[in-house]
Amino acid sequence: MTEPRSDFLREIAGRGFVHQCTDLEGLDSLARKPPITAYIGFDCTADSLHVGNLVGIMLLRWLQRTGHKPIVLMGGGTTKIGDPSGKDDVRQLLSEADIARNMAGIRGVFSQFLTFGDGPTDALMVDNADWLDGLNYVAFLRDYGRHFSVNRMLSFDSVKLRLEREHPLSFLEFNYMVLQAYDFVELKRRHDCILQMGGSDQWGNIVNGVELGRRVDQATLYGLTAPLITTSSGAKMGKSAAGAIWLNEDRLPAYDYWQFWRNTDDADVGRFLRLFTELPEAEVRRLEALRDAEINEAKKVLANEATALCHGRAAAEAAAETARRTFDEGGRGDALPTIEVDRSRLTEGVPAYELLREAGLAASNGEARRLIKGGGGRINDTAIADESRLVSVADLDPNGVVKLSAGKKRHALVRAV
RNA sequence: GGAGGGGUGCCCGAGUGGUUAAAGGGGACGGGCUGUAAACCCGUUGGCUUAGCCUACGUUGGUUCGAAUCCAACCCCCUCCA
Repeated sequence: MTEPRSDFLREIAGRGFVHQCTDLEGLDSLARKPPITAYIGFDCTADSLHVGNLVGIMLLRWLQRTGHKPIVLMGGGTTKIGDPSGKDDVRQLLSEADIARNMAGIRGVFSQFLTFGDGPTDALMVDNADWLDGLNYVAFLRDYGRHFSVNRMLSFDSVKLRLEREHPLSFLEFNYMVLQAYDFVELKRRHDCILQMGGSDQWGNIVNGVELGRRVDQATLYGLTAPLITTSSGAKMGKSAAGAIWLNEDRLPAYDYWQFWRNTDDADVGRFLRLFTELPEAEVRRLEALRDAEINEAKKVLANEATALCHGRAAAEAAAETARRTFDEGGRGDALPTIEVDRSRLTEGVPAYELLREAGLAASNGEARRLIKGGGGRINDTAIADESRLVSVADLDPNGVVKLSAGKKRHALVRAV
């Protein structure tokens, strides 16, 4: 199709959020008028979301910003089943308590990105356990199960890949797409929600929902997926030194979140600015055109904007300032991860490898020792020469702080108390 | 229930009695080069109180001076059959 005419689609299409859509023109004309309601489902498999979920969150944010109503669907019910999409192994079953805890952890980030309330374009949060938990098996099979063709289900990637690779797929998981399809129908009935969005791995699940809606309610529903975001080097995005890039501050400090974006590949800067910030196109163009060392400025803008969206402007500025002092001046900044250690231990002297481990810079003492042996361990920016080097009060600065580093990028402060 | 195949370190995957903490690859981490990038080169990659000890090849026992490798039982997965 040509240029979308609705604000919503024009914006997200221009920014690279659109991969597939069941009916782009139809959706476009709907989105030109009164608020439409759309949803994205989120699994409760961890107590925080991560950057992999950010595309969906930004989609909901743009939806709201362009005058429509977002619904955040918490998968309290479907998480009990486990989505086989994109996974080779049976997911471990989570207990209800785990799911409840995870859901509580996930809730918070949405208020950072969306405005909730009762107004026509205020965001809504619902939990599919509300309608899935009470389903009657036989009644459900008769009313909805008959609309699903197993022949067809076997052809969906989530199932097909498992079978082809001879990985196990239980009947439990096989049902996931049925329940997700039903979610869509339920949300249409309850909230007149007519659009489901998601990652490209959700295409099959989404299409099932659209079709189920048509079959049981003669409803016209729409589906839209975003591309799978990979880095230009091909890796699925979201992994880094410390592991997954979590959105919750207690899982990943804002400083590390900022660093993640700061370390974006050159080739990804423009794409990420469009997806993960709200900077206007002209500004993105200017930034992505920077070359060589100058593109670092663009990466700082990306880090600032992305961090501000997730953790607030103040946290973003603090992270930027700490990064400036740490990297540009070779000093230290307050936002570095900090651990506290009893002054008495330092009086006796604590092995450097032990402190590196305690500070989270190494997973075990052995790893810390290897780090030192390899020349990557530093105390106050001086390489540790001796593997059994002790850290003592003599290493403390006037404020009672010593800086530890693992390589050039990972730093932590140890404060004597 | 029957027949066959399979379960190895973060992942993939070699290894069929000792020199195997386990080839090779990927990933990750560190060093070099740089721009806190990519690519490339080098190193490391089970734990610990680290010239030593401990734990490890689905689980539990057994054979053996010695087992990831042989035997038995069990658990789990895949394929085909009933």
